[in-house]
Amino acid sequence: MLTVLHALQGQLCAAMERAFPEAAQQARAGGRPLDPQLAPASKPEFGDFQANGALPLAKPLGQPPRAIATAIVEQLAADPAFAELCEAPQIAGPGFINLTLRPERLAAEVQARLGDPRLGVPSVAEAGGGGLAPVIVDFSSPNIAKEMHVGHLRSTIIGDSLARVLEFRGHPVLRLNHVGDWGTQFGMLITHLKQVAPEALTTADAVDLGDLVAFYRQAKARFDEDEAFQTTSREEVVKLQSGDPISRKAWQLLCDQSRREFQKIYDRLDIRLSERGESFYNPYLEGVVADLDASGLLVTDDGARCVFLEGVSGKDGKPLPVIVQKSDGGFNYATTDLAAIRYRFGSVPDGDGARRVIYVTDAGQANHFAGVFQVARRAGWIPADGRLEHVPFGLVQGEDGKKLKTRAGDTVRLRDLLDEAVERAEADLQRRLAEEERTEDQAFIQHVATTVGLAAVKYADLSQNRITNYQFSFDRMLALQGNTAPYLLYAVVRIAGIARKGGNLEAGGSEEAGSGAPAPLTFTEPQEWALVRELLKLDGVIAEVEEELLPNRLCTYLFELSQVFNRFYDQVPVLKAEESARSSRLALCRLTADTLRLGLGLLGIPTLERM
RNA sequence: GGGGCUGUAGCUCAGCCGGAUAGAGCGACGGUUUCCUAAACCGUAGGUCGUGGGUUCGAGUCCCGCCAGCCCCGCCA
Repeated sequence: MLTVLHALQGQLCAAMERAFPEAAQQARAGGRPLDPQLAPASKPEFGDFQANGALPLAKPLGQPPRAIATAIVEQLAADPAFAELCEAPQIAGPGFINLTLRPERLAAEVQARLGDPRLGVPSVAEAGGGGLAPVIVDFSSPNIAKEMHVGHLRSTIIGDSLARVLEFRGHPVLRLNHVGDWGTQFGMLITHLKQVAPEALTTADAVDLGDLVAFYRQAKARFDEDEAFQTTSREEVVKLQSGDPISRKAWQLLCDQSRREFQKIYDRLDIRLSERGESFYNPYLEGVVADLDASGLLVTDDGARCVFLEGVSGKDGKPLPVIVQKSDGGFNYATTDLAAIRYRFGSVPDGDGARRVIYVTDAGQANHFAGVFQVARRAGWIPADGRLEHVPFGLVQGEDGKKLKTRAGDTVRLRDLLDEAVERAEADLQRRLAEEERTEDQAFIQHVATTVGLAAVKYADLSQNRITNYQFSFDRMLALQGNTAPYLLYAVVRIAGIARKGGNLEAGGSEEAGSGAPAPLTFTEPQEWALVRELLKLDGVIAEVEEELLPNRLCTYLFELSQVFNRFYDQVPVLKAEESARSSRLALCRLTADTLRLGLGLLGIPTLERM
C-alpha cells in the first residue's frame, strides 16, 4: 500500500496547492511546504487514510478548519486519478479528511500480491541496480572461553532478525560476530592455565569448556587481587599480540574450542554469522592512534593517550576522555572499536565500504558507543552518507524483576534455557495429545516441540520493544493464547488444515481449471475486508522495521493479522462457501499464510503444517 | 556529582510525523462447538498515561523542573 500512499500524498499536495496557492507559495518560501499530514487511519471507521493538514492552516488563513478541509476536498474531487483510487472523502470532527479506498482497488492490490513472491515489498536491488553498499550488522559477540548466556540471546536474536529484514529488502548484509578473542582477558587466562592446566595450551580439548569457564573465573579473581599475576598477564598479552608462536598456538586452541560450542547454538537457532573477532583489528590499532594524532585529537593525560569528548563532562566538569592507548602502551576495547569503524566504512581493498553500520548490544554500552562514534566522526572516518547506529536493548530479567539467574544464583546458560523451552513445549504437546486422544509419532512430537519451544523464546524477545528491560517467563512465552509464537503458528496451521481438507490454495484467485484469466476476487463480508486491509499493510511495516530497527513492530503486525484471520476463520466459512465466494476466500487464506510465513521467517521462526 | 534509559489497567506490554472516545494479551466474570485444529471466537469489568509547569487549534507523545527504578562514568569489555 506504500505506492497508494505515495500517490495520495502527491494528489493531496496538488489539491492543497490549487485550493490555497498563495499560502502554498509562502510556505515553500519559508522552507516548510504545506503538509497534508497523510497517515493511515487511526481507526477502521475512519476509512483507510486520514489527512489532518487542514487544522494547522486555520490560524494562518484565518478560516475555520472545516472550511479549509472542504476546499481541499473540492480540489481532490476534481482530480480523476484520485477519484479512481478513493471514494468521496469525508470531513469529520474538527476538520480531518477521511479517505476510503475503492473496493475494486483493494481487490486489485490483493490480486497483485497473489502472484508476487515478495508480497508487494519492493527490493532496493531492483530499484537501485547493482553496486549497493553493504550494510553491516554487528551482533551476538560472545567471549572466547566463556559460555553463551541469556545476555547474548537478545543480541543474537534481534541482530539476526534485523539482518534478515535488511537482506529481504535487497541490501548486501555483512553479519559480523565481533567475538571477544583478544586483550587482557587472554593474558589472564593463559597465565593461569600455564600454572594449573598447561596441557590445555598445547593439546586440543584437553580440558572441557565447563572447566575452561571455571579457570577463566579463577584467573579473573587472581587478576583482581594479585599484582604479580597482573604483571605476568600483561606481559602475556604483549607476547600474544606480537605473535609469539607458543602464545598464538594456545590462543588458537582456546578459540577453536569455544567456536565449536558457539556454533552448536547458532545451528540450533538457525543463525548465520561471519566471525571477525577483536583480533582481526590488531594490525590496525597503531594506525588508528596515528590517525587520531595526525588529526590533532589526541591528548596525553596521566600517561594515557586519549581523545576528550565534546559535550560530555564527567566529575568536576572536566570533559570525559576516550582512552585509546593505555599508559603501558597497550590498546583497549575503544581502540578496537574505532579500528572496526574505520575499517567498515573504509573503501574496499582495505575496508568493507559499508554505508550503514549497526551495533546490536545492551543499553549499558550506550555511553561507550556514543563516545567512540563521536571520535570516529571527528576523525573523519564516517562518510557524509554513512549511518552509524547503536541498537541498544534492555536487560533480561527474571519474573522477580531482577537479573535472570538460576535457582543456585548462577548465570543461566543459553544452552540450558533453550533445552528447557523445548522440554516445556513437549510437555504441553503431550498433555494436549492426551486430552484430544490424538496419537502422533515421536518424530512429529520432537519436531513440533523443538519448533514451538525455540520459536517461543525468539518471539517473546522480539515482540517487545527492545529498549526496555525484558521479563523472561516460560509460562507467558509458551502460552497458547495472546501475542505469542504458538498463537501465530496456530493460525498458519489452521490454513494448512483448509488446504488439506480440499481447499486448493495454489490455484490463485480461481479454482476453475482451464480458465486462463483468474476469476475476479469478490468480497462481501466485513471480516473479509478487514483481512484484506490487514494483508496490505505488510510493505509499510517492513519499511518501518528497516528504518527504525524495531522488530517488535513486525511482531505486532503479525499478531494483529493473526487475530483478524482468526475472526474471519471463525465467522466466515471457506470450504463450505458458495463457489464465487469460496475461491476469493481461499485466495485470502493463501495470502495470509504466505504473509505469516514470510513475516515469521524474517523473525527467524519457521512455521508448521500441523501442531 | 555527571550522563543514559525507563515509569501507561491487578500483571506483562503496545502506542508510528503531536490528531478524533488511550489499545492488546494475561488474570477476573459471562457466553459460543452438527461446521475448515475451541491452541479459537464473542462480550463485561478494569486508566489522574509517575508528578508539576510550559509550547499549541490539539500532548501518553515535544520542552523544562521534580520524584522513583535500573544502568554507565580513565587506562576490563
